[in-house]
Amino acid sequence: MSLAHGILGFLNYGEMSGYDLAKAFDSSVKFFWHAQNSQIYKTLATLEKDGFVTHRTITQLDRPNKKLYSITLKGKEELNAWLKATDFGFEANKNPFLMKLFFSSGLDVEEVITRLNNFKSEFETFLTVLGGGVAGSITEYSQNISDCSPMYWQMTADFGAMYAKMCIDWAESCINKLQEVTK
Amino acid sequence: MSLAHGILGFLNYGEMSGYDLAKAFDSSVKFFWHAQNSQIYKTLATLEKDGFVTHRTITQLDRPNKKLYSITLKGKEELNAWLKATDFGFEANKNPFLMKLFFSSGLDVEEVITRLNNFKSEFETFLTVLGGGVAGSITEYSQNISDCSPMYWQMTADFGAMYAKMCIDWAESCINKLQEVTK
DNA sequence: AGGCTCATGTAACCGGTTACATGATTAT
DNA sequence: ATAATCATGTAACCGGTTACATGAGCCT
Repeated sequence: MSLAHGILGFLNYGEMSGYDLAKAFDSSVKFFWHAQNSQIYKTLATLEKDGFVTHRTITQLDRPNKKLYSITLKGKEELNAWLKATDFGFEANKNPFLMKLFFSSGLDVEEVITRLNNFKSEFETFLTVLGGGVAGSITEYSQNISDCSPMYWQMTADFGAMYAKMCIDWAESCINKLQEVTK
Repeated sequence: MSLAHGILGFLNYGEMSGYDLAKAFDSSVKFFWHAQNSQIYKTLATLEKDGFVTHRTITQLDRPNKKLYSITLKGKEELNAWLKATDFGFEANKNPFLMKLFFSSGLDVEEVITRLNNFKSEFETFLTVLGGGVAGSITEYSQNISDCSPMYWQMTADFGAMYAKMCIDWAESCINKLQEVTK
């Protein structure tokens, strides 16, 4: 249960609907924790069943009704236990791109170079997105926050930027090596 | 099906048992694609059912009997199709450490610093493992290989090293920021 | 007219994890 | 003695993905 903790983390800032949560995930943690809306609704249901959240229904005239979820005391305890628990940074990394590269000897070198170029430009795009959308979200949400949350948000964004730059550098060095092979 | 493709990739080098595959995963791709032996055996069964691999049983006197799996023509086609298919580098990243950091405003700053230090030293350990075990595996396996596979293996190892260094740098910069806050 | 935003979900599936189970041989 | 190596799996579970389903209001 890890999306569950993310949801508790967001609800700890205040009431939110499933739709709000989907947007929040999308505009902030998406790049290190993507969540489908279907999964969010499902997880909210189990969180409620387990007593970590409750909801009240808001009837709206011009829009569909919505359910605003809030975190319970039990939920806050769970969130805190999770935050305090030690865990490992280097766990369970699955990188399909590296997996494929590892076995790429059967491909033409040109094909691998193309793949690496695509990889590189993906991260270049990501860097511009991060500089725009995510940075914007952080300043936007920061206005309603009195604690040091924005600092931690910024750290995760910094991680994203450093990771992207590292990937770009790595892809370039790989491309250079492969171009020497073809000579 | 992604472990399946990794298994096909390994079997493309030659016959292997489930046990061999588990060792191969462990000594090479583990850091970007961890695989449990239970999952390997299960996946081998479905791969065989689908006609991508076959096996022959080797009866051994001093050791348990074993099943040596080999890739079929259909399996090679599948492997090749997978290798040629375009995919995305920045997909489906789940980073529990960043997730927790994102919501860490409820923790004492000292606790977060400790967490970051743990994170950092994990990657320092990883760097030494990579310099030892993985580098050793690459040179070891390279002897039986005539194509350019070892170059690609090295590229994935390089990625691991660059990633680890990036993580260490990032963690240090975070720790510095947090130490200024406590002053 | 067409697409986006708001808003909620269900159903089937699947890849992967955790825990369990067995047992001989070999090296320290 | 004890632990590691070799060797194979099963069963239950669970988190997450894909695809599907609905529908009003608003903006261009």
